Amino acid sequence: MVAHQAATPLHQGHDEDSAKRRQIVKGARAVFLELGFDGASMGEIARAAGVSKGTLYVYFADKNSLFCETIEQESVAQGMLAFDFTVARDVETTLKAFGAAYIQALCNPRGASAIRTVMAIAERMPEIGQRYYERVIANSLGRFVSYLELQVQAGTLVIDDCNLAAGQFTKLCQATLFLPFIFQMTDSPSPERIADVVDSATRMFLAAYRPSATTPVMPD
Amino acid sequence: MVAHQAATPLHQGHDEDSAKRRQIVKGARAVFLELGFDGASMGEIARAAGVSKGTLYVYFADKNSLFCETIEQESVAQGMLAFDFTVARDVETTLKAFGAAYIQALCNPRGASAIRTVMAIAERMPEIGQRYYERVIANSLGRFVSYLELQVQAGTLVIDDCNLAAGQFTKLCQATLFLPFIFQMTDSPSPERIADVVDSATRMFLAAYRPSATTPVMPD
Amino acid sequence: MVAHQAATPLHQGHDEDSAKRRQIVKGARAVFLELGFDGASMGEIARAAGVSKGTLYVYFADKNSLFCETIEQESVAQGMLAFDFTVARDVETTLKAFGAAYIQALCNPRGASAIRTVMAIAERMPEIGQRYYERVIANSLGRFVSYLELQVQAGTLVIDDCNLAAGQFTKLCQATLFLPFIFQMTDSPSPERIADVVDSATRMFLAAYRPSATTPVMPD
Amino acid sequence: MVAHQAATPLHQGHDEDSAKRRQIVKGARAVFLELGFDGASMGEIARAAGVSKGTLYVYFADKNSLFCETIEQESVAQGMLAFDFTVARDVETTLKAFGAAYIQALCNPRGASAIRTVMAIAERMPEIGQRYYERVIANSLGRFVSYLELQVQAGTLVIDDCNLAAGQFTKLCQATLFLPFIFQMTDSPSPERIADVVDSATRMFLAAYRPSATTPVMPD
DNA sequence: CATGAATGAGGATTCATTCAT
DNA sequence: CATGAATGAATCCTCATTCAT
Repeated sequence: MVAHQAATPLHQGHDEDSAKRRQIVKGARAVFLELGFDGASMGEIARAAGVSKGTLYVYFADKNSLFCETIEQESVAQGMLAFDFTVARDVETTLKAFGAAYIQALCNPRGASAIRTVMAIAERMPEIGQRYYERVIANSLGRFVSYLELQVQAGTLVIDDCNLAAGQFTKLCQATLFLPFIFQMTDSPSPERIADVVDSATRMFLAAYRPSATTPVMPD
Repeated sequence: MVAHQAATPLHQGHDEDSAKRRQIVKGARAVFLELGFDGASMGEIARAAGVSKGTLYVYFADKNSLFCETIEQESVAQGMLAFDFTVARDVETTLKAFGAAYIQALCNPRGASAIRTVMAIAERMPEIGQRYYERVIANSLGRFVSYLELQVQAGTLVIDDCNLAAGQFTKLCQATLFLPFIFQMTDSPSPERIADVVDSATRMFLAAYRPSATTPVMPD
Repeated sequence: MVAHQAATPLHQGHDEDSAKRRQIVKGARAVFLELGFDGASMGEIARAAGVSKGTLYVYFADKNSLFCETIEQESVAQGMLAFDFTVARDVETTLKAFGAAYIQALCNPRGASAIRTVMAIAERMPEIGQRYYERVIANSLGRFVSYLELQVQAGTLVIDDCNLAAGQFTKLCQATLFLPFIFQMTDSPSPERIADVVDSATRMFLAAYRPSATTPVMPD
Repeated sequence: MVAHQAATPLHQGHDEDSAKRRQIVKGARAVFLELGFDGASMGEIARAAGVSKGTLYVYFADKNSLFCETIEQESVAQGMLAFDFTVARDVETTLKAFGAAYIQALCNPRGASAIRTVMAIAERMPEIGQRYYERVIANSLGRFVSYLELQVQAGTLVIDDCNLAAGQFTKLCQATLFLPFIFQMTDSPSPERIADVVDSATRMFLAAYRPSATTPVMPD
């Protein structure tokens, strides 16, 4: 669409990745995550970013575009915060560390804001929901899935459907923690509480997927 | 039109549960769940309900009140609270039935809309989030907790923390189903897919909490 | 216009002076005087009068009519509160008593409300302003004028223009009292303060209009 | 249109005294004084001012603020505060000139509208009434009081309470003029009528407060 | 490019008035 | 006659967007 304005290499400035642009997105992120898409006003964003309202429209076509880009970058930033599965440790320790890191990322104000904001807009703007899922959730989950597959190959775990197993573990870690938090019943859970829940999740997970005398997950 | 609904007491007004009030809530539900709290306008709601804008304010103090009532009625209507644990069956069957019902309520467009909408507004209006959590989530989960406690007393299950166990089971049932759905990656999961995931969840749950030769949840 | 609906003497009820009508006007007075014409709502008036909103329109064509009638009756009521000049006393005492009564009627919340309310609407509804002036102000002033004329005839006072003199005395009595009060700078002035100001006014008035060695009002 | 007003500093914005701001106040004055605070709508004001509704809110926080500023500028503009007491003349001439100027400012349509409008709103919004009294009435009266005090020091007048005396004089000048006018009984009084009333007021005032053989204000 | 003043459509809410019961 | 539910026009105010400088 906007492609190939070709002959003007000079002053392309706002096309991709100028400092101003990053500055705007940074301000927008703060405001969008705090107030949601509808609650955020372009004026507030301009103030937060330290630019004029007009400048917003130099870099972004409209509020929607700015929101999309903001969420994208937030996604990337969150995706970055990925757990390092490569460090060799026993499975139980790895699961516990991953689970705790995962919950800590999920149940803090910033993570919650992003999820809330995207989830809210997903009905009206499905592509945004999809992009966020792919970049953040599928991404971080995917790396966990790979880890599980590696363990299966190594014979450390016995798993039929690693995607399902990965989902089960992360969900187990959320038990009693995520919903009360996201619905504003409590502040972020304490590290101790997280450790307890993750321990229990790990036990259940290993009870189900660790090769033992009898594999109770495949009954009969 | 609405004349002579026979047994209706005269002039019960807009106090609690008139036909008009239900009509308004019905219209509001459609609009709120489609567009979210901010996206929905009172004008749109009035049109959807087939009443004038002014009438909205005869029955509800403001947009907030209408939203709260709508969301609560939606939850009740959805049967999230309605699963019948009292019918005597073996634990495994009950868990599977409950899990399937739970996921079906959660992962259909109506359920997703309600959750999305409330979650979205919870940041700016925590009371709404809290109220929803208490009345809908805690309530439905509470009945499951009671069921588990009964089983523990009966010796059918061995559970240390029934709240945690209840959260674990419902979360397990969501694995691979809820997030892709809520972020608009897929349509509602098929009954077969739900059954598979719930089966796996039930197996893990029972492996952890069913009294057996060795109780694997209490390791070492 | 509405005259001669002739043949229906029965149930004419609201035509002139039923109890309901008085009840409505009473409620309306309270609300109009407290909130002004625009600030008063028909709903509030209905509540204050203890009738339904619909009933208001049985007795009065619209808000304007109700307001007019309310002000009329208030005028009458205030006009009633007329000072009794007939009791024979010396002029000085009479002036002081009248002055004090006048200021007390003017500088209390009810009097101020009426004046404010009528004054405010006089621009948009001049007839109301005129009617109020005639019934309340001219009325009470007129009786004072007559008193002065009597004194002139009796030789007690020497006044060229009794209308002017009457206005001068009542205005003198207001000095430093009325404006701060009507602009909400102070509560009603104390009887002592009123007495002081009225005393001074009386002195100035008599100095100007009492026959003495030289009549200073007619100089040169 | 408004371009190049030459010496205007760039970007002075809407902070204090821009042309747009004056334009808005001008339109607001017309509408407020004609219709009163409640009767005036922001839409009407925008139209009268030749700007958009939104622009109103760029320069003023809300209807209240716009009203306050309008009323204050109106008072100032009207020259109520502007009478020059410093020009040396004899007391009698000064009083007559001041009295006439005062009544002319008070009893013309603009002055009446301002007073009516503020008085009307003073009941519901006392701060507005108070602010108007302080800035306009007390201010203009205060300069008269100072003048009187100067005369007392000079021995030209003998006055115990100069505040009271100032109020008395201005009130005397209003006799038979202000009330009929403000209640829409008559148009603005003619200069001749004003002169007559002010002459009489001046005579009464000087009879009471000019040092003479006998000071008639301190009777018997 | 950057600005911020200006816009006008749209939102929530109120209220005088009507009308079926 | 009395009611009060229903109406819809009108109000104040917000905000995404544009444009002259």
